[in-house]
Amino acid sequence: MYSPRSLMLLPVTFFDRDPRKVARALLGKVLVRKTGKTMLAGRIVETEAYLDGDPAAHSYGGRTKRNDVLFGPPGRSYVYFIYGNHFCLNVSCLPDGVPGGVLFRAVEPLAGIEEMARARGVVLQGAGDLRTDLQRLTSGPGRMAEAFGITRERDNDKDFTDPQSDLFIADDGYRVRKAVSTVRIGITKAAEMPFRYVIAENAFVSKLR
DNA sequence: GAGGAGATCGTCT
DNA sequence: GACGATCTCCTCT
Repeated sequence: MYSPRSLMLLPVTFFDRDPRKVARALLGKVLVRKTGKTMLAGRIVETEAYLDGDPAAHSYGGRTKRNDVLFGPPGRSYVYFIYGNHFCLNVSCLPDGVPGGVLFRAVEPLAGIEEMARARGVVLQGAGDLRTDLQRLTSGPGRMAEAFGITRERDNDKDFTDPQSDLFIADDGYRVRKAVSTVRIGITKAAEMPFRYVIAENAFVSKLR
């Protein structure tokens, strides 16, 4: 069972900088969702950066009702619906007025695993397939959003740096040994830019390349 | 185990 | 009216 000695909330300044730096720095941090009596927690193992002036970013076409959070203050949650099926979770970066964000692509489940499995409609198998099941639980933007019960209606524009928030990001002291950057996934514009960050040799990244 | 197509709907043109 | 920062299932090898 996951029992961290201490969870240090990340400050707003952590997010008030280049999304590439934020994306890299977020690796190894812990995404936490507090529900009624249980706590869902996952170690961030895969992120993608979306920059100001980035053709692949949702903010590229200008500020709209949908992408408004990306243009707002740093450290807020940006949730969008995609392909008629999935929600994806981001955090806004850069100062108020400047668009930028980081997409959470995968986490390693730490706490509330049964809750996550329920949210995903998955039945965890016995010892034999447990490892495989865990990997499928949160490895991918749509999967982890579903596991954490993220919806746009409920979770868009929440403050990740507010201790009162039921959705926040913390540092539990874990240190990443090796991080790698690769090209981003699932996009067509500016697809060649190496703004995807993963923890090297971690089994919970969404796709090995 | 790799590859392809369908699902399904909010958002912007 | 087109398309998308994805996932799952099905088929073929």
